[in-house]
Amino acid sequence: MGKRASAELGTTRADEALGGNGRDEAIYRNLFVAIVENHLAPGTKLPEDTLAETYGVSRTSIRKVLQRLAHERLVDVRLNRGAAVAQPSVSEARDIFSARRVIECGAIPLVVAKATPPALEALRDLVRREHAAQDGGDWRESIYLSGAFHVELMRLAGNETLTDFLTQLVSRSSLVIATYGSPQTASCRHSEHDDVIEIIARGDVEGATRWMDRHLRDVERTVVLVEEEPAPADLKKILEEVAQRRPKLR
Amino acid sequence: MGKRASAELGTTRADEALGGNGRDEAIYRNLFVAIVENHLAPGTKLPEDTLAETYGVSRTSIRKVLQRLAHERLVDVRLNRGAAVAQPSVSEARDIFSARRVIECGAIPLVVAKATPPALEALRDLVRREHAAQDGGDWRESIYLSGAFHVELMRLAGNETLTDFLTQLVSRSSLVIATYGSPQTASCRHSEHDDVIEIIARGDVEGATRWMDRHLRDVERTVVLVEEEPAPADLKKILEEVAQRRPKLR
DNA sequence: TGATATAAAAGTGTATCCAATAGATGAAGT
DNA sequence: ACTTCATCTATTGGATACACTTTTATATCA
Repeated sequence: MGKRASAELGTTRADEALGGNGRDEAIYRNLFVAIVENHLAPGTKLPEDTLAETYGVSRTSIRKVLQRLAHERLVDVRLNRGAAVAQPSVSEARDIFSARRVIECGAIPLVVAKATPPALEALRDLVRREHAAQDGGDWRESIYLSGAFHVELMRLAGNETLTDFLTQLVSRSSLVIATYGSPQTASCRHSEHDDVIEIIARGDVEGATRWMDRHLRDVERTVVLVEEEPAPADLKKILEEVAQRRPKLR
Repeated sequence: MGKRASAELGTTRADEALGGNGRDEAIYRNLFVAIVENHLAPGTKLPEDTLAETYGVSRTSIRKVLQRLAHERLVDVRLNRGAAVAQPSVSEARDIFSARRVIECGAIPLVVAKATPPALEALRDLVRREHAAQDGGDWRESIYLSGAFHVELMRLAGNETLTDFLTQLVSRSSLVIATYGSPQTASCRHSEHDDVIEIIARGDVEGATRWMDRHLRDVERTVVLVEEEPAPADLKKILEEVAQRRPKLR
């Protein structure tokens, strides 16, 4: 596992407001990383007993963690059916990227206004690590750092609330990529992160905004958002219609 | 209580993903409204036992609801100290309004693109109800509907994720207003909601964006965001410093 | 009287227990 | 062989019990 002390994707301000103790936090973090790095595929069931045994705690604690992940939309919890790694629908996926465009582009003026040379240097370092992971073929680390870059860039705006929102959107993006895209396509393309740092460094708000919009559309394009499959209820209806047109087989 | 079936502030998509049953949902909703409408002042303690008795359920259910409210930043939960209605700090308050400007202005193009005549008519109706509440002196209902207007406007964009984010921001805004502003100032001013509907109706993206930015700055200005009081630790230090300058009294 | 230490009370954190539900398995009937 | 119904099992939802922490109240001493 690579060091990532300076870019903890998913550690939001809510951690404090939520009053979680250290143990819950560790469990949460472990699950969070497992989901975001796609060790757990979308749809994977997360039975409370199993997790409780795994972490050596009671189901009570597990349920709290699952509730939190559910609220962040990383897991789906259905009544009396337990939790599973979320499978974003196509429209949800579109919403996520659309929301990212609104928020990340909209925050660019704030980022440019508050960016300092040392902060930008930290970002360059992050991109270096991203490239290293890419070159080393560690696509999990690569995708993680790619997301962390966006979050850290947003953090420059100095707005905790927006940073928290984006953290959620970025982690959900990982789920979208896991569901609808092949991992390598997603991580290869955008080694363009260097560019935006320099655009920001020279204070070009317009340019940075355009860059971000284009970049996010590119990322979205790397996943295949095919139309949603028809609801299973329709299946029966369709078969009945077909049966009516061809009353007897042959 | 006025009818508000067509504008349920705070009913987000997460309600389903969270797998809440009807009873929890009712408890959540009751607390949510109590906080947002300022029946419960910021800082009010929310003991689990009391709530459990109030709603006739066990602490287990109450805890789940409080966790959810904590995640939405409407209550603060501190380890071993229980939950209390959140008291947004000044910097938090600024973040909230800044985030609203980014999101609400950024979504205007989407809103304008998707706004249909019947949808706009529903918004006009909402504004009528807002005015009625204002004229009737029901400032709670008025402030509620004012928030609902922003959420319903956003809903036109057809992006569940953005709508959920804004729902949270709007309800937190109510807390900010409760903490730093006087209720009547906040509700009086913006009867301007009519204007933006017409701007949107004629497809003026630029104008609507400018309107929204100005409007949100106006709202923010109705609350007095004085600088945060120094941490209590500093108090001691300050007194010591003073004592050193004036070794003896008189 | 005021401060500090101690003890009681109140309230939260976690584990465990029981009830309720969904999904699976199997039997019976068509 | 396929459907339908009933039962059985695995898993979740909710309540209770107990341990631990914080806060309040009381008592002791300077």
